[in-house]
Amino acid sequence: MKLYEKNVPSCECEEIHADIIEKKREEMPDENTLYDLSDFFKILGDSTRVSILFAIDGEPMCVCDIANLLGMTKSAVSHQLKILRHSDLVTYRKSGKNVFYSLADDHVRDIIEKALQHIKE
Amino acid sequence: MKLYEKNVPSCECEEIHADIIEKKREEMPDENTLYDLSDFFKILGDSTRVSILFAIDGEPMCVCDIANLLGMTKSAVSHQLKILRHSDLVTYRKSGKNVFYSLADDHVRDIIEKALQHIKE
DNA sequence: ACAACGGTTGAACAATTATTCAACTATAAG
DNA sequence: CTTATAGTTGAATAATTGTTCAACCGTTGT
Repeated sequence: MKLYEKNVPSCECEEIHADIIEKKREEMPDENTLYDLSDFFKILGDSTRVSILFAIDGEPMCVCDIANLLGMTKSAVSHQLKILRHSDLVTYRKSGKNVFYSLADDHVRDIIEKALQHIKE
Repeated sequence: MKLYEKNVPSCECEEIHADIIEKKREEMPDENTLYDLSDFFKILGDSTRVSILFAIDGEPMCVCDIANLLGMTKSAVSHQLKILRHSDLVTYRKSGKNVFYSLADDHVRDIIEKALQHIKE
């Protein structure tokens, strides 16, 4: 998908405010930033993944315990952990047969906290 | 989908750390909060919607102008605006044949700002 | 009243994606 | 070495969802 390019796709109506459009076009973040941003939110846009992040907040947890806590199979949890790993939202530490996951970052906690505030209104 | 219920779905392995699971279960936000939270992020997890939010930041824009700016049909934009309206992220003002949309909230701007910081690293 | 344009809407289609299932790897214990 | 358990993975399935298309509504101007 191509975003806000000049002289392309276009809606069927006339440009009513060409000056505003031009001004906005200059102010918009570049295309890649918008994709990165929405991709980041997409990761948090799944209740399983958000639940996992809350679960491993504070004390690390192994896959099996997370699965038990959330009432899911370890396979399903592992798939989601893989996504969280690849977006650098979690880290892990191997210990014997177990793999303990923890939050990678305090930023994420902050963002989720702000979103929680926003929701409770 | 049911989240972290007791004695339900379950992974196939034994509870290795029953005490930790129990402690975490008490600390977890309630189920509905988790759904609300991930639903909120789901809204922001689409590049079209994020682009629209940036577009109408500062100065309100009508549907047609947004469509032109983003290189999309007004139908596609209108569909996304409907979603943003129902999540109370935007408000609108009718003016003749035009409908001008603007950000409903400063919270959203903050959250997006924080996420932008997180990404640029 | 009628035509024109901005905007909305519902159905259809295509693409994305979360979970299940089965097979597999790796570590630990007997 | 063999067995059992924790975790990962790929393919398949089902569900969700963004865009297109066509029809429609509401306001404006003639």
